[in-house]
Amino acid sequence: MAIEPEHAAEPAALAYPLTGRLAGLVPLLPEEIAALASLQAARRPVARNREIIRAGRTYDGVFVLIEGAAIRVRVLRDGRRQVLNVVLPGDFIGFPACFFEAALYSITALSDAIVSWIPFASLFALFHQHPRLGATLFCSFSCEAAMYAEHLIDVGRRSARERVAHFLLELLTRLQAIGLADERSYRMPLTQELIGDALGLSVPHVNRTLRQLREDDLVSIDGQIVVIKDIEALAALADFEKIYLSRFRIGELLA
Amino acid sequence: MAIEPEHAAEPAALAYPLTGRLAGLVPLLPEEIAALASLQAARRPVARNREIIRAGRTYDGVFVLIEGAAIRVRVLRDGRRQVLNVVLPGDFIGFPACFFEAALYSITALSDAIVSWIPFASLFALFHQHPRLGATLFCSFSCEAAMYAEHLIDVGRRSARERVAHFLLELLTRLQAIGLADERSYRMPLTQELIGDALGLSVPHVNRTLRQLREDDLVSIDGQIVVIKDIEALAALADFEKIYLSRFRIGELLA
DNA sequence: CGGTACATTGAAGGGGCTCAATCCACGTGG
DNA sequence: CCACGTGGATTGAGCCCCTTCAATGTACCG
Repeated sequence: MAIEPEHAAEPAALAYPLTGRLAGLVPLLPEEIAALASLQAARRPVARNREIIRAGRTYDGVFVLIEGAAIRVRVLRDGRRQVLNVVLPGDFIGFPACFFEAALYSITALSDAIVSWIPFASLFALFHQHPRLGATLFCSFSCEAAMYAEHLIDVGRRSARERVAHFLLELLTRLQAIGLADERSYRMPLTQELIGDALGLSVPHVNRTLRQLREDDLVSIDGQIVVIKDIEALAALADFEKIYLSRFRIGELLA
Repeated sequence: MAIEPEHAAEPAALAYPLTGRLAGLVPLLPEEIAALASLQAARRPVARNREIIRAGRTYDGVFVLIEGAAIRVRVLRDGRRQVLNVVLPGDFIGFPACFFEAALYSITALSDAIVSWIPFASLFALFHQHPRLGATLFCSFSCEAAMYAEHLIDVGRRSARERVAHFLLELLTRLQAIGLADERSYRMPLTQELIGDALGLSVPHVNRTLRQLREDDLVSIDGQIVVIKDIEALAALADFEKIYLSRFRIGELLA
């Protein structure tokens, strides 16, 4: 996913997406910013469709996604696939993989991407030397857990329309938070097949559902560009509450 | 859920389930054990069906479940319910709730239970004074994230039979790890209605599916007592790999 | 002994799947 | 420059898994 000019954020956040992410939660001290910047220093490109983490292998550290997009995937024996979540710039890659003898899931780049490698020892040192950052990272993981939970509600208890609507809105909100979406539109990093694998739907049904949303004038889709035409209505349909993606109080807890 | 004599573990693990949990991951130092014990000191009973965490409220700390069982639940506006996970002794209650202005989900006790309260400040201090414990807690959260992921696969891509089979095996494995299940049997803490809400199935279908598994001689169910009669076959059916509940290498990483 | 909570079973209907064909944009090589 | 291959989107027909609705059974409890 190339970054479109109209979707670009301030350069600083793009250069160090993890720093930008955490700075949105707590005011950071200069030395904390420096420590985070050095964590994101060692960079490596990953080509589209390549695995960043391969299920079954052992890892002694984690990655931070700097640029691009990726998905965490589990493939069952008979070929059924489940997309567990979508990884965007500033997200960690490799939790919980690094704690297991064998990584449980693969992480695949959806586009040409850039990651930075963080050995576990560095991360542990960061927690030791900058406990506030450790707590803030913890908070940011909690947000990830909340996304899993919301995803579970999607797949467990919502209709296809509601699932797709919720998915589109979650992506909008997350991309906005990192400056990769404007008020109502963004580039969809997943194909319909992957959307289906994320939401537990078949490709034809994802397609039909998207068409319905288009016919109801709730969204418009042209190629990869998604425009949410009626955010209120779509949010009502999906029972979407963006609080699980914001409204943190880690700053208050650390004060 | 009363603890049956034949299901009881060593007293120490039952008295301080969190300590037992972490000691299973890393050898603990005496001062670390003491720190954990003091965390689990302030106890409070919770009656069956009472909420331990109420969605919408604000919390300045977390709980550890000492005894009993609980579920994390989200109720949609129209009454549909999703059970997000099952909380067993030694598990934290209140992540990620304490990081949000308003708790996202309710936690309800399934049986008379005992919890211990940990103010966020104490937890933060623990991370600061015992970084190894912090890392180990982190590892234990990663296991929780893996359970969410596996739950997502259940609901997204597995048939009713596979879901129920997987659910039964996960519960067996988790209860064994804390000494509340023997080789092949345990007390089911959930009603069929709640199993349905966990797996995205209707009550009648949960019932029929359980009957099928019984007819195929894979399990036997008498009241709340579940006996897995053929673990191999059930695991094959469910594509169940218990590695996501064990096989941690945090000890190695901290060495 | 009536009430409540939970398990069980049946009948009918629907939401989403499977299978299959078609279309379209794009890149690549002859 | 066009033929061809490929990845992805789109649409239709038939069917099945699971839901909904409803009734019944059963254990426990005040």
